Amino acid sequence: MKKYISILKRTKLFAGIREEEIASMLNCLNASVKNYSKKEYVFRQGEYIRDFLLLAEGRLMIQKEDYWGNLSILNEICVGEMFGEAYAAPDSGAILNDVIAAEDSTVLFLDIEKILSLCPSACPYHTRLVKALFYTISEKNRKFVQKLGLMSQRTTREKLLSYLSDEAKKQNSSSFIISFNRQQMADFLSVDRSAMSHELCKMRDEGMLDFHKNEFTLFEE
Amino acid sequence: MKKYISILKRTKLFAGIREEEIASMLNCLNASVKNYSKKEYVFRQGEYIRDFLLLAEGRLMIQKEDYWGNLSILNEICVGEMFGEAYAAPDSGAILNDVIAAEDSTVLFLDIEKILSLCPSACPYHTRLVKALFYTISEKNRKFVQKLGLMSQRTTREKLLSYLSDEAKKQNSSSFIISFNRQQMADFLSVDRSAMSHELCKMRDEGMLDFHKNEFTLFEE
DNA sequence: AAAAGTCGGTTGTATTTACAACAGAAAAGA
DNA sequence: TCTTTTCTGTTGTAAATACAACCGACTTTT
Repeated sequence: MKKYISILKRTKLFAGIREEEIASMLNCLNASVKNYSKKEYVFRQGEYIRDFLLLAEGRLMIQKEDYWGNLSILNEICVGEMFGEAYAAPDSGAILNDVIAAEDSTVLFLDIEKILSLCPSACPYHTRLVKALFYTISEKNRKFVQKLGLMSQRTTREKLLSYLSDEAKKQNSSSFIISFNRQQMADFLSVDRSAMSHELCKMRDEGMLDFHKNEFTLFEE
Repeated sequence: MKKYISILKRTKLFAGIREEEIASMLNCLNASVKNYSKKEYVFRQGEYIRDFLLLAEGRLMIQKEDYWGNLSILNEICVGEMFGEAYAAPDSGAILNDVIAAEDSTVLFLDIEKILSLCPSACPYHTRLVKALFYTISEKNRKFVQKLGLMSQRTTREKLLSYLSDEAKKQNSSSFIISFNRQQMADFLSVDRSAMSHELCKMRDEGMLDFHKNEFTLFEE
């Protein structure tokens, strides 16, 4: 467990908390570790979450597959990010999506019940943790709104432009690398891969952007 | 202000708190009231939120209009629901959407700073309030995930089926009334109104559902 | 090194959607 | 009541998208 503390120190949840404190908090939250290999499921749609998770290594996808096999990627979870904190509330029901490892991953499980209710005095950092949790879930909330803005774009081109300019902004450069391959990117934007590929090339021909493999560059108009 | 306390008592945020306590909390949170007439803006995209709001009367729409005049409705806020709680976090940036009154509305503004930081001892219910706020934002989070699931449907028909069956589930009946008109419904689902109208009629002709004005009935297959 | 599998681009066709325009019904306003 | 506006369904056409299928480049596996 100790090897993960240096990673945890850099997460938003445990930011500014000393290593010894983190160790005692992990204990208090019943932390356990589990490894997943690529393509393995962490949660499945319809399951009830008892723990929330914090990603120590690798990458996860929040995704959904419908009756007809259409895949949609809702979100990706990168190192240091969490999932399942929205299920701390009572009566929060089953989860609506699958959580699957996009790469070999190491996941910390923390007891979701304890984080809000236990030891308000025993853990001096507990209040701080709750606040950090609140901020994290707020941030995720705002990101969902942003993704909803993306998804409400009508055309493939508009979705691409929204997505790519969001990525450029996030990585603070007009040249950036994305972690999706084309199929995943299409699933993330909820469009057809070939149509998206077509549109990307058209935009390149029009001089709006350039790309090689997963590296994209956006040009000013 | 007093006339709204009976409404507040029924909100999730103040559930189970005595009226006198609510009054003192409102005071502590710098509550103020404002009225909006139909179509009036409450917030505009790009503004920074200093207060979060709680709707006492009427109905609000969270929406977005792009360069080309395309309107998208992200969410509706009904009586007793809140908006802006995700902006309690520092560095949460400007809001991404417009908030507009769909009907004549009465809005309570509460100080967003104080809710997390002030008077942990002075207000005995403060902890409870923070917890309720956390649950609310969690619930909203889960609703966003649901809406993202809706928006990731590829066809108008799939979106309609998702939306209508969600509504049926929410209202706990295969017959239900929606608050959107056709144009708003189309904006909510991010589809073309006439195409949606066309698809609705086709589904009715196929015997999947029936509707008169805003009342819909879904049939078993 | 050979074989198998993945990935990204391309093409053609059938289907779906967007857009504009219109008309009757209903609702709102004078 | 009469007028005006809003709402909903309908139609036709142009445009965009989905789907399937194929190929060459590249990776991974054996």
